[in-house]
Amino acid sequence: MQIGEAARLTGVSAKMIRHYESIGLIPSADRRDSNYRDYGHHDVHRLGFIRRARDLGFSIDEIRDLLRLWGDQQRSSADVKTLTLGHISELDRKIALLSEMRDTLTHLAEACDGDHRPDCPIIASLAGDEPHDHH
Amino acid sequence: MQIGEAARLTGVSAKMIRHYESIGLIPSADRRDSNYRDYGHHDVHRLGFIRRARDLGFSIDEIRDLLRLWGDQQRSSADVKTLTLGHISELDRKIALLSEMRDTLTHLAEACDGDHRPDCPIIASLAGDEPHDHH
DNA sequence: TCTGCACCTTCCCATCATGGTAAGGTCAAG
DNA sequence: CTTGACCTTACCATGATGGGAAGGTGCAGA
Repeated sequence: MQIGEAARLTGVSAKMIRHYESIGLIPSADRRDSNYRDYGHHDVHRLGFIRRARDLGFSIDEIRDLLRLWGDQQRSSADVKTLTLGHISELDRKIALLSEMRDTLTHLAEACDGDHRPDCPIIASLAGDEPHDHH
Repeated sequence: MQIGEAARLTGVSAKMIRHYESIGLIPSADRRDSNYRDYGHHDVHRLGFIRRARDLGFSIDEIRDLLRLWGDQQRSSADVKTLTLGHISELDRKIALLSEMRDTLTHLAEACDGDHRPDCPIIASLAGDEPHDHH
């Protein structure tokens, strides 16, 4: 099949399939006489694997490792699990970072009247105005 | 002061200060005879505002809007709040996405023995092997 | 005065995953 | 033979940031 159909079947854009080939994530596709890339069952399976890994947030390098492990009959599930736990840690780190931003902003937004007047604790906080008592 | 000291005082790298100038987020800095950029109190204040906004995950375009609102004495706090709530929604969306990845991966990792054997539900899931009963 | 060092300047390239566009080749149906 | 859908390569863009090269500035110490 042509690249377009492989893209449709896997949910990976033709653009990205070519890109994955160029960075060596997938082997160079066979070519027809027309120079069109030609894909088979096996390629679609591999692209599906890549799409699912990508949807779970794995980086290209991690996907490279996962593909290698997938094809390695001597693999230890421990290796796969280690890779996965590392990625989960990374996700947790990002989630914590974003959550902290959200919480800070939510507190500030709650303190903001949101009316026609200019006074706004959000702007004040960004401006570095520390709230202080008039003693 | 020179760009290096402004960078030290604000936590924005000299590299990024030049970049912010090039994209018009901050006005072109004054130059000394040496052609070195020259910063004052006001510039440092503005850069501090930008750094805090960046630390809260606002995009460059949002920071541009926030800077405009900061300098606008006629602003409504409603405008600031709307911008902020929009950003919070975006953070929530990202957090939900990452959390879903993490939850899926955590379930798969829990089901993975993590031993020397190759059998691994993580790999099986990525490969698209649907778990099925032997009926 | 010369030298070294810390600082500055501009310019180009890289990241990561993805999309857009342009200019052109291939192929099947009408 | 034309039209349209598909393919090809090549280049540029994103957002926020860093790295490095090649060269200018300025000050302190020998």
